[in-house]
Amino acid sequence: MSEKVLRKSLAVLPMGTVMKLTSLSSRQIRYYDDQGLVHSKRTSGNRRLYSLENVDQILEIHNYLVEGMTIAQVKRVFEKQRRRKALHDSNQSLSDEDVREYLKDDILKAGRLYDDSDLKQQGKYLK
DNA sequence: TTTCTGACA
DNA sequence: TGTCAGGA
Repeated sequence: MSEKVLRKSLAVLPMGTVMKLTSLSSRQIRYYDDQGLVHSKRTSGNRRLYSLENVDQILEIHNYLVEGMTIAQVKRVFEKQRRRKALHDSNQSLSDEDVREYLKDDILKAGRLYDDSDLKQQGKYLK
């Protein structure tokens, strides 16, 4: 693992910092955390600590939710990403099922981009 | 002061 | 999701 990835994985950001970085409420961040969508660490005093990688994930989760996905669906998307990465890391060949999953992801992504512009037209985007 | 959990609206 | 309580 490169040093760069290592730094991004370092959990050193407290709740207040993540709130500013994501412009989300602590309530929302804790909710994603409780749902197991992000894996924060804890200090000896039970305070949550997040990494820059976590911040990216949180923003991604929120985008999915804004686009109308449910928590369960976001979980599935993350699961696929995890499997995809594990597959890449182990450098295995692709099974037919893997190929189908890839295609499914691409279709989902295409649909997401379409919905994106749709939402923008409706003025639903705050940023 | 900041963050935590649980609970209610 | 916002917000309040009560504690660390």
